[in-house]
Amino acid sequence: MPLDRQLILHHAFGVLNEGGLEGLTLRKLAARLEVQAPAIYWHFKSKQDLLDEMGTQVLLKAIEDEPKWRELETWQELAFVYCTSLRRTFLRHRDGAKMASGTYLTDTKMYEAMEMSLQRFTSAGFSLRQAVVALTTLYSYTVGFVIEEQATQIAPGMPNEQYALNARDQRVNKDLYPLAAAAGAEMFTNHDSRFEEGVRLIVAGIASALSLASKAD
Amino acid sequence: MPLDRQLILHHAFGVLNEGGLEGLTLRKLAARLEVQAPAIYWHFKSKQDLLDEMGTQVLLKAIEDEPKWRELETWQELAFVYCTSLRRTFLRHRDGAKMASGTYLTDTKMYEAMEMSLQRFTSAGFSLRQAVVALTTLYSYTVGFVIEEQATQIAPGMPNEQYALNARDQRVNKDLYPLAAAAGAEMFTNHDSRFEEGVRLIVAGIASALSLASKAD
DNA sequence: AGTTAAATTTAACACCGTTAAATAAAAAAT
DNA sequence: ATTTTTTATTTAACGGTGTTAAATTTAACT
Repeated sequence: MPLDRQLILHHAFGVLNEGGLEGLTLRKLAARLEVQAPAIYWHFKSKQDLLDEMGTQVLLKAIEDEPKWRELETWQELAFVYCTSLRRTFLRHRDGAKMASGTYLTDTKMYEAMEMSLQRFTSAGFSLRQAVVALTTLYSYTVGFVIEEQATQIAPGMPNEQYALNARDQRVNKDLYPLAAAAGAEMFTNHDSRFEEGVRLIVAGIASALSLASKAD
Repeated sequence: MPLDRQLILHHAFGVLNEGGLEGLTLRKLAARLEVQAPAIYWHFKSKQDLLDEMGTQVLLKAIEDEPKWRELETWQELAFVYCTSLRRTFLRHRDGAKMASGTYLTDTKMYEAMEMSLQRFTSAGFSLRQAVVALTTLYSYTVGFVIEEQATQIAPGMPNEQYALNARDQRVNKDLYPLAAAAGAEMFTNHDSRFEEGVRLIVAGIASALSLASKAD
């Protein structure tokens, strides 16, 4: 059974989920494939090439795993499904958001999805500029949120030592900074609902931009 | 002239700006300080400790470099200044956003700034929950936006090779994906105005949450 | 001046991404 | 069926990484 790109990628995600982005090394990956490290270089020209492919694959999953994608009626639904699906996909891998952020996209399927989203927004009355701003705002928010979210956990539901200490520090300072202390409790829990409220905030903002434009008519 | 934490941090930013986050190594840093690498370990218990301190310092700068901070009248102004100042500070260092994202905060001054921001929002009529969601949404958006922004450039104004190639690909596909191709041109330029439009979008969304609450009375 | 503590160096460890060259395995061509 | 060629992998090595332990210098205090 020979090695191929897909098999390497599959096990690369395995290594990632075990040791995080920092623990993802070509030697560990090779060991898992029962092969020597340089063998990987026949299929990927560098580690960065591998990481780009992994990032692209994650972003693609976010689209493909959403069967409703094409049947969504409103741009609001599209925006919400886009963000939650993206986040869910990030969370399926350790450091998923950090890995996918700023990766060079290697698959043209992404442009197809982008085209469709832009289509939906422009046909709803937004200019291309507005559509771009709206989508990049949603995307940037999601990436930033999940990066922060995944930095506070080393495995799903398994709290990081340092952040646990952080929470304790806040308890100490609750006389000086009562609101910040209370906010700390909020910020390290309820990720799901907090994220979705943020999305709704942005969606509402986008909507107001649209109604503003219609008023100008 | 002995070594101390502040001096090390200063030169660490120098090394960072020269070679990016990937090029920031303890040996290069030590060489710049005319010292051997293990000497750093007397002042920082690990490289991560150094990185956390650097991240904290960047986030602090974003606050301290804004003299108007305390004189802002409305929460809208606060939100806008918060985001733009944060982004400006990120951009002053290579990979500034990536470095600051998910770092463990080591300075309690951050809580003071947070307390003040939360105070401003709650006294404007928001619940603590709403204030937390509003501020984390603004923060996550800014971090996500600048990470993406800095991934496309290796130095201010100096385009990355890979992303230049990416732009060329999009030109090729403009028959299939006309909107996405046109969006590509938009996305790799006008970062300043695009970012600020995103902020205004979110601010508008936050405002709508407030007016919604007042209607419920 | 002698002792203690602080700060730095030397030497080494285990690991990293990557390259070049030798080698094995598979496919194609004769 | 054998040779030739292409594909795929291994071995060996290079220069670099964060980090630790021990020896050593520098500074501070008694």
